[in-house]
Amino acid sequence: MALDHAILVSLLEKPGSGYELARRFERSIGYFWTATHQQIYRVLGRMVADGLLLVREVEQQGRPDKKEYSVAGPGRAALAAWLHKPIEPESLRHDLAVKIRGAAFDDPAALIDEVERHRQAHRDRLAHYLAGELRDFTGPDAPAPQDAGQELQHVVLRGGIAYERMTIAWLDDVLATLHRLEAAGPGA
Amino acid sequence: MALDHAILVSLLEKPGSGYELARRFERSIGYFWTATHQQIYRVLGRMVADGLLLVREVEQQGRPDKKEYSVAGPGRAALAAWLHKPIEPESLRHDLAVKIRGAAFDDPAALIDEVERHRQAHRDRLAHYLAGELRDFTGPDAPAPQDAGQELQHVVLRGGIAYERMTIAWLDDVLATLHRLEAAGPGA
DNA sequence: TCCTTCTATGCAACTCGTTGCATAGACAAG
DNA sequence: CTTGTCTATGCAACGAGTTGCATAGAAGGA
Repeated sequence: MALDHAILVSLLEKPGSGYELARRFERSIGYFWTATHQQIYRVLGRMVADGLLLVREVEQQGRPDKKEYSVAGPGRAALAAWLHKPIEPESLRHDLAVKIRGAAFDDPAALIDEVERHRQAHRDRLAHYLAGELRDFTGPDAPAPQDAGQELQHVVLRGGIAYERMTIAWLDDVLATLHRLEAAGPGA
Repeated sequence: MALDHAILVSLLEKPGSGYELARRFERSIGYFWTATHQQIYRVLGRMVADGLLLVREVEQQGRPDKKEYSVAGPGRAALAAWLHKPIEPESLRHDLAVKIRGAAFDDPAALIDEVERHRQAHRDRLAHYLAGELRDFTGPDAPAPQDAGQELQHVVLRGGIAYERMTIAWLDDVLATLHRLEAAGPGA
């Protein structure tokens, strides 16, 4: 249950509501983990019941009240325990790769539009990451690196950037292959 | 339910038993999709019930009998339908990245061993992929590329190779960052 | 003979994750 | 004053995926 741990990390970086967490999971944390708001609310409830988190009702002006969550002592201990326990290297789940191999039993050229769409999505994500890097780490207005947290956030972001660049290059390779197969003749 | 489609592709490439599929999912198909044997058996049963697959009892010598599955007409149609339907670009689930950000609230240097272990696992996987590429595609004994299926399998494998290379380089970056933080002094 | 390993299949229980739906306060535009 | 959008929270149902357990044939070694 790594979502628990992702929530603990995010709340240690900054306490917030379920709604705010859901938005973070679309952004920075979402570089390497995704979660819907329903899932987040459910897990938050369970973690409070288990004593890992604290809740505080916060009245707001101009918007509905919210519940602000923060990490309790046992939550921090649970995170530390997880950090010291080895985990398995993750394995990929890449639908598009399944499609590419499946295309051998259909029309490979019909996949070109789909692959180009994915390529564009990865280009957009890369641009978004690079803008975030400039804003938070390498740009003129970025805060000077002072604490370990910032260094670590940056190296994770660099991982996201490297992943997107690699994926775009691979999709170019895929497109070249599909075009070659198309030129060689459908049904060859 | 992309496991269904991964199974259809694998069985179109070559019919086989649940056990054989489980082993393929630890190898070639497993480059981009994973599944345990329990999940595979369950899905196979459902797909036969839905008329997507055919089963055939096969008696064997020197080992227990098996059930060989192959793709039925409706299965092929279902795969074609999925191939023509756009899918969402996938998002990552990277536990190690969560740990790296979480290390800011613990001892970053304590993560070094774990990261090195992952790096080694990725080096092993890369070596395995490269050996497979040499054997099946680029080596002197590899069959000449004749059909689209081989080209497509190769481009997917190249994706796996690119992913492992990128990951190893990133983990080197992570290790350098962790060492730098360690040198800067614990608790800085 | 017993133990282990490999092949081969499967059930049951559980947790994780997704989808659809529902509610509600605050504000802005038409 | 209705509609739409953004903030904010949540339930219910379902499907996907994991974990633990169980069985059994065949082979080889201690």
